[in-house]
Amino acid sequence: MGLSKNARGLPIGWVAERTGLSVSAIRFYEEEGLVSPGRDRGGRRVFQRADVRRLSFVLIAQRLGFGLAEIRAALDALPEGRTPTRDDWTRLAEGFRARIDARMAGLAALRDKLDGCIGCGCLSLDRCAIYNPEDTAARLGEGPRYVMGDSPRAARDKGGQGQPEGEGLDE
Amino acid sequence: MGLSKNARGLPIGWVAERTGLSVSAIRFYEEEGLVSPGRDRGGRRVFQRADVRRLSFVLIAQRLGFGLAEIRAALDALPEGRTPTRDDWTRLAEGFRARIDARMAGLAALRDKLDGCIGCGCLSLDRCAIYNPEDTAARLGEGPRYVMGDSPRAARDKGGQGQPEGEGLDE
DNA sequence: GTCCTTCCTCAAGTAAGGTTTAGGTCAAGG
DNA sequence: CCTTGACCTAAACCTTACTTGAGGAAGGAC
Repeated sequence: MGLSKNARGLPIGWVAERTGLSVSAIRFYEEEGLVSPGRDRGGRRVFQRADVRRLSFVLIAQRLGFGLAEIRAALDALPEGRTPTRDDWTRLAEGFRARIDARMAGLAALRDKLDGCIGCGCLSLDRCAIYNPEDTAARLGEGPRYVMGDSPRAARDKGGQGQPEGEGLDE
Repeated sequence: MGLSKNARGLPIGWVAERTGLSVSAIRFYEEEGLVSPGRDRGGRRVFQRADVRRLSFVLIAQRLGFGLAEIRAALDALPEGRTPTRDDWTRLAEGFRARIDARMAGLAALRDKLDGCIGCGCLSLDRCAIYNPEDTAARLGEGPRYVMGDSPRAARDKGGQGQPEGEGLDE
């Protein structure tokens, strides 16, 4: 059976069990350029141990909250043609460490603001520190804002009479 | 023009400028049950100030990393038929505070493990603390795992000869 | 009466990250 | 020889959170 590690290479099913990835996910990752297994004469994918390590890295990085594009970029930084060394992985890990710190700082800032808001109950678009669009740093996702650099605040300032007057719960 | 707050209700365009949401997003949120504006005789949506506050809450909760389904659930907890009070919002905010704390704890755990891994370079599926599937608590997203409770470790244990022997970089 | 703006609905498109399905190939075992 | 199990491709489908486009109607301004 093709299930075992043979001669020079691992079949996709083995890699799938090994990594916990589904076979379809591994094929998808190949399409996305995250791994590049060889092929045998029958056209079947042949993986090396280095590929398994790349896939492990993908799983880990995903758990850290990174998208496939970012992960691919990180993997592309690995020297081509040679098996990545411990130092290569360590460099990647340090990069991720920095990103995690940034994420945590953003969350901490958000939490502190939320603490300020608890008991205030304002939820005012003018006054709420959480909503305040200035601190881009704390942004977690993209959200439904106008994408084309067309700030609603800017847009509002040109339209005349509508100028709203504060929106707290306290009114 | 329909741009201003009139008699008893705000038009969608005003709400859009006010909240920074796009008109299409607001209509989408209505479909999703996040707001339920009334209609005038012409069939146009008529929003109240309470709707604007609901939408503000949606924006804030999204920044905190919650999905629309979770946000709808939170909003559904608001008493029907009456304008939400400061206490209502405060309860919601406290719930979010707890979720943020959980997220931060997860990230902190992950960061500590990553620190342990920097310099080790193993990226071993057997040994890497980051990859270790036991600590479900730190999970950030869903990932490409087998969904049907079909653990790869469990599956591996039944298949005979393939039993892999450790996958570190150090081999 | 006609124009412009804002509004309406419904359908389809987008991006990410995969899964599912349909149809086909290859090597080993009985 | 024929079946079985693992593998292959291509394309369709899924979810979330929206946007975009087509085609149309209401209502104030001139």
